[in-house]
Amino acid sequence: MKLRNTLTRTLEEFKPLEGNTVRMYACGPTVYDYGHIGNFRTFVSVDVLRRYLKYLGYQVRHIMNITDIEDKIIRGMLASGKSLEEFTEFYTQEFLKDCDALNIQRPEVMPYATKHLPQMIQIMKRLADSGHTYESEGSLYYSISSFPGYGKLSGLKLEGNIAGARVDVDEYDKADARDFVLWKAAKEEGEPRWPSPFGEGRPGWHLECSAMSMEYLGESFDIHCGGVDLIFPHHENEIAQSEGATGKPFVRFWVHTEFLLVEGEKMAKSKGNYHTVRQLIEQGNSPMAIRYLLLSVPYRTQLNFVLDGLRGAETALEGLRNFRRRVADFEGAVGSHPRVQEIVTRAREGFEAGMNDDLNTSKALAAVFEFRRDVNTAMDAGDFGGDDQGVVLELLARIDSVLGVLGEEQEQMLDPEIESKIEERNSARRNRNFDKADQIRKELAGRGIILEDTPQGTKWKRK
RNA sequence: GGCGGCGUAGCCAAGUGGUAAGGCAGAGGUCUGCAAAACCUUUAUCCAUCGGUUCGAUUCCGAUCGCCGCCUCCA
Repeated sequence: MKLRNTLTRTLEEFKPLEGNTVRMYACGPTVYDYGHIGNFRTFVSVDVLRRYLKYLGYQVRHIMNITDIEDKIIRGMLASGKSLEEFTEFYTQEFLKDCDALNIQRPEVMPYATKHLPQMIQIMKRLADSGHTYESEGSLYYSISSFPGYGKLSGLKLEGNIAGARVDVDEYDKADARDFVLWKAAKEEGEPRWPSPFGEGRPGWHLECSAMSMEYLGESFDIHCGGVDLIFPHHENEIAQSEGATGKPFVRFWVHTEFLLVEGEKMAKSKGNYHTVRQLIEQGNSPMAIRYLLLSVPYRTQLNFVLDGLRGAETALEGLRNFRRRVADFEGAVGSHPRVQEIVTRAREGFEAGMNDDLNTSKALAAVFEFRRDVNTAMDAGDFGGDDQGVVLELLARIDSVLGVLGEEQEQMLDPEIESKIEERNSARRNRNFDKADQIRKELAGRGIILEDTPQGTKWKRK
């Protein structure tokens, strides 16, 4: 598989550093509010990467942190009157509910920042010992001029024109406008605080991710994911901290998900185009359609989220589920047809070629839809046998182990009342009493039961 | 001001130096008592605009217009 690497700005063949295990880290949520679809575009894309690595046969050790201490959290906590833990735990659980709804697999470890103070202090000590830090008014800062590689990820140069634009940088007591805080001194009453060799305070945001990623993945690991907006300064600072402390390369592949637009515009609460996952679900959209839409565009390009597209996604998914059902319901002679074997091979290769190309999900999905069309055509032509059924279903399941959009096959529930209605209708049909038959069908439709007359008899499903 | 990305049919979009994947929507057809499902056909002489390079450009280069992002918290 090839992945585009933000660090090198090129497409590179991916192989794990050690053995068969991929060690990856993704920046998780800051838990002070419900997540919006922009957040979840990133989380879904990370999930697709994770699932595809597993599809390829790798073991995946995936860490996603929960940032549960940060300025916005403190503000929210104080406003809510809850304790820090009560406040953050609420939004953490809500976040996990949204993840479940979108069929996002749980990472192997989801560490909380506030549970990793010792690891953060350890990094600060190492940085202080090696001359990367300075103190000012009780806070500890990282001096970016002490790290020659600073800017290698974002491409921003130290002598950029940022400093001039910020005249009042002095109020931060930084030696350089882009120096960043490792440890913030506690100032106001009621602020959460922890003891440290640098005084009472709390960790800076960037430090959390360096500490937790290295705690669970080692000082050098394979992949680090996040949204493009985290490239600078967050990820740039993580590199400076981690490599400054260890002297080793921190991350091999940086994988960044592009932004999501809504109706062609940046999503913003003030624009009224701000959508949380739960809102969209409450408005009647299925979580799977949301997931499908979010992953249908390659993660490296901006995605224009359009509400009409959500309905289209719903229809597209229903089509794929109908296809699965049709194949699953096949009853015919055993045997396999070369034509189907070719179709299956071509579909698998097409899907993998798309995914191997930096997770080009658009290309991969095109292969899936061609798969559906070709199998349907073969079935219509009678070129399909009982042995083909399993092969087709197996590939479909394997593909969906990556996409995660089809869901479980709904068992045809036996409902005596519906069965008797169907029998009543079929009896009417045999007597060519179509008015009555249509009336029964209409009645069931009103209750959300869709009837389909097939050569194998009448089938029904819930809308 | 500095840096970067994008502009492909009604909508979402892939893609390539040799003549445009896929999905949704639309149209016609096969099947059906009618539907549904499924399948087939069809919908961009053209890829923002204008120049240039080339035998040939949507694809490379330049300019223009428009949109988006980073440079400050942010997926």
